[in-house]
Amino acid sequence: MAELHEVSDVSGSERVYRHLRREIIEGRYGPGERIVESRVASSLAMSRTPVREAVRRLETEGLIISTHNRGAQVRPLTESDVADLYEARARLEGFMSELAAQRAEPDDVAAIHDAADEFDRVVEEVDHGSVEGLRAILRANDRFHAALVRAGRADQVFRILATAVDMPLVFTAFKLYSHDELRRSSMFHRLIAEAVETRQPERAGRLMTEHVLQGRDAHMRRFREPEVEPASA
Amino acid sequence: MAELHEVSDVSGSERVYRHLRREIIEGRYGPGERIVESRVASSLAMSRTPVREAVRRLETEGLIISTHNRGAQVRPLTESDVADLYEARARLEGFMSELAAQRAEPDDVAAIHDAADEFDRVVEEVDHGSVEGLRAILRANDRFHAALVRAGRADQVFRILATAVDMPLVFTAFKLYSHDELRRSSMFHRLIAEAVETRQPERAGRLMTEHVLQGRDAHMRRFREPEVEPASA
DNA sequence: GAACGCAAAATTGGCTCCAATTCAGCAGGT
DNA sequence: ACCTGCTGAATTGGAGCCAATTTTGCGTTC
Repeated sequence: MAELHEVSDVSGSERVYRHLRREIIEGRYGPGERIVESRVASSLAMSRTPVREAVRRLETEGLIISTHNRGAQVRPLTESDVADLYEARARLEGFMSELAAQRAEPDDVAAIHDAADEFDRVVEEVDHGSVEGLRAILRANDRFHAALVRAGRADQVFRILATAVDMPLVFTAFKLYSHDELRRSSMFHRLIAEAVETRQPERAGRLMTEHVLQGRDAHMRRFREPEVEPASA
Repeated sequence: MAELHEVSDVSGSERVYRHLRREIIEGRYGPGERIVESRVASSLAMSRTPVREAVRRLETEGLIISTHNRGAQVRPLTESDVADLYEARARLEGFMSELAAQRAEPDDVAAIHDAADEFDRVVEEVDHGSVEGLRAILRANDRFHAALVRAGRADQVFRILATAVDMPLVFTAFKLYSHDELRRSSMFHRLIAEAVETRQPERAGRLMTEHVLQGRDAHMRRFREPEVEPASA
């Protein structure tokens, strides 16, 4: 019998992978910082084998760079690396949106609208200045993009896109977003959903491209001003 | 698209990785075929450890798919998977060409022209009906694209692109190209090089996009007409 | 005769040990 | 004082072993 949800995939290697990835993305491993297999292994009470698999995986995903006999370290990204990555993502995700507008079934359209609604709800209800709040927002955002991808029926392209999405986050070290930026994102989500529903691929693609580039600008802006002001809420 | 550097990295895991990838891309492992670690290990006279690392790596690159406790198999791709992948590649590589046209230094331009010349030479001189000939052509083609990428100064995007390039090859099972198609490719290379040299990003991008889509069409055409083999075991 | 269930074989996931390589600190020579 | 070379510690890459899970084949039952 096939499980519908892969929730039970708690293999050791998978656990280490998720742990390390989160640690890196949320900035607890700084860029360039070395990752010692034995330390990670003992900190999670496992042997080195699953750790090595996770490290290799992160390496081919690009989050980590490792040299022969010399270990692994968090890949340091330059500002222009990140900007380029965002633009690549914009093109890929624009393409995905075109596909979605061409191929979406009624169920898909409903799922996309649901996800857009959910994102909006989360943005309004959650404290986006806290780490847990930010996590919830990112989750809702992922859900929207996942719904779109599913509608586009292009899983292979999505796999590629995933690494383009994750990598810049290393650089961000889990920065926060302003309420305005989030509401703008929500608006774009709605417009994209609308374009998909009315089967206008070109517009869906253009909106998504613009949405991602807005994200890039916000991201780079935040990078230039190291200070964060969660004064509200 | 392989990495051209790292010549001295002959670690066992790397050897297995290259071996397996070639076996898959050249079709000696059929789509969906199971990959048994112990068999690969003994066939290369090594332990399972490096084999496992290679398998994991190929898995995250998307060439193979593996399920918990149930092993790995060559990822089966549908015709539409391949078409989508090509289109994604077209957008990404179009972007790369734009970057190249914006950022290329004189050395880069020279390298791109050299690679285009070399490709042309190989296409004319080599027997493109043989497996070795095809390998030589693919190598020259890689060289052109690598030169372009280097000029664009966007290594991270290139890393992503690589998986979009390799994956469809699994499906091809190492098909052959007609002389006409190859000469058309060569022409596009030259036009792209020209656009880069004269700093016309938009045209460079458009040409590259078209070039890749031509490749897609040739690829899909070949897929539909089951090919005649060049009489070799 | 087909479906079910059980047991043996095959295979994977993980652990531990070992050799090879790199890194760090210290001593000695200039 | 500074550079060089050496030795010991830390770390990685690989091998072999074992437990857990899946697969396969056969016999039993309805």
